[in-house]
Amino acid sequence: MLKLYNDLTRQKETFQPLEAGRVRMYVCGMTVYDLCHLGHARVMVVFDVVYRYLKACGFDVTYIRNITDIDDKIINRANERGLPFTELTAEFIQAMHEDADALGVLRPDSEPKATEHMEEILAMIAKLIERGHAYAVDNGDVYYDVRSFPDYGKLSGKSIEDLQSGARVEVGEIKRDPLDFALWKAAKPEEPAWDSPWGRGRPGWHIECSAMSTKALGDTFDIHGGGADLTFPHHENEIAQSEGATGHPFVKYWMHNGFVRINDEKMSKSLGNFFTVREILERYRAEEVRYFILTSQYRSPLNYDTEHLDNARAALTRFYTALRGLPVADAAGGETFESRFRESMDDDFNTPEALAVLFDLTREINRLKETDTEAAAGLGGVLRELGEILGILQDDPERWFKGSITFQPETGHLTLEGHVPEVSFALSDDVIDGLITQREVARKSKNWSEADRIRDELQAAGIILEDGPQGTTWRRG
RNA sequence: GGCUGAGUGGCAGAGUGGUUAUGCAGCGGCCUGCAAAGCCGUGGACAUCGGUUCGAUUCCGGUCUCAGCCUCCA
Repeated sequence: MLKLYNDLTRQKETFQPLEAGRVRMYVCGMTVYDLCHLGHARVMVVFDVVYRYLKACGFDVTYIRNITDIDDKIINRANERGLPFTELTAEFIQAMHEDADALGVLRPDSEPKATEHMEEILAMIAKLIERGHAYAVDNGDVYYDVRSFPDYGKLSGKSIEDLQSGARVEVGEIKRDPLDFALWKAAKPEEPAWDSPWGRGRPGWHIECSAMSTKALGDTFDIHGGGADLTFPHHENEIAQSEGATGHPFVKYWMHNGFVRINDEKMSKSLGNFFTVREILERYRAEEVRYFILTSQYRSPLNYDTEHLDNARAALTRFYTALRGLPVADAAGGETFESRFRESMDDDFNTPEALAVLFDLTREINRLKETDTEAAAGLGGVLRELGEILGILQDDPERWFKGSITFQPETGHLTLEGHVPEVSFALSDDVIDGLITQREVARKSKNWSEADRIRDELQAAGIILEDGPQGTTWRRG
């Protein structure tokens, strides 16, 4: 029985979807004006695991993750680069998909864009005005009247009074209350704009998510997710908008993932202390990044440190080592591991605990490997099956350890697919196999110094040899 | 200042009112020509002060520290 922590009630609750067997979930995605950083990667991976697990539990899941493709930052960035904003967003949408695909993140069922939902956005704003929750001002802006919504603050645990004491009052304020937020912004000359009953303009940030989620999933749906920084004001405002417009409860379960930190400080664009997914993928495999994200529970902070990525590499090496040389077989004989894994995931997606189960399973595989290959292979199947729910361990072990080298004529370089460059580039497979053969000859004649010399030479090039009963295997370390 | 959340062994990170997390690192052993990998064993922890309790790292309260939100942010 799945339990999840609901940010709305601040409690762990037994998950009961609105409609039996069916789950509708919406996650706030990217604003596409720049490359994804690790923080974005975490949202994508965390909710990808939620999506995968809900499906593995047998639910029919509809997963929506929006794309914000019009806002101030996009306009500014497009101006800086002298591009139409649509060209800029197209570029970064593609980059986002490449990053997500690399990280093994399944595509959501739909990725709605703000610019393609103007009709729904305008309709919702009109509805809010009609129901007395919003007002237009002379300059063409439309604002949400926070005072008109008594539940305002229920998600973030703030009261309007608390917020007001800390609110900044802008110069030349035209809002009725400093907390009121824009639903529609009148366009300045030269800015992208859409026609509306209040004049040409563009939507505020919050309204798009209310409009798109409601359109795709209905007035009320099961799960709404996003990064913890969206709790206030973004998600608070979404509730005010959607419930104000429809008169129905908006979302049953709210889930927010914790931040990625660097030196115990939030990683963010504004602080400038971020690493893009691409930068990290130059040094680490995508699966290592994904594993690293799963080593902490999704609500906890995740501290970025190359030591932790190295740790992820060691852990995955352990799993793949167990799988290496095992016949591929269907899952068999791992019922206790499967149920323990499920229990962990049922407990608010406790991936660290689920990974611990995978380690115990791995130990069992290693124990059985030499004595009962068939049983070990069945457990190997279990390991892959459970790994798939987390989006890991789906690679061929040989490929994982050796990578596959290809020569790129245009650059004149060797690239090692799925693996890290640096030392691993030094030798090709043929050369390595040749040296291993030479070493075998030396070993047969008990010429240990020569054998060790070859092993050291390979080690210096990043190749680790392992002598086993079936002969010598190697891997790129 | 207000509102959230957190403080666990060398590092990371779960969990529990009394009993082994797990991974990496360390130590001892097995295996190995030696290694590596693997297996077996092992040391080391629950910020602090009170309270509840037969017993608290786990529940309650105070203190300290940290992070986040209150302004765009995943």
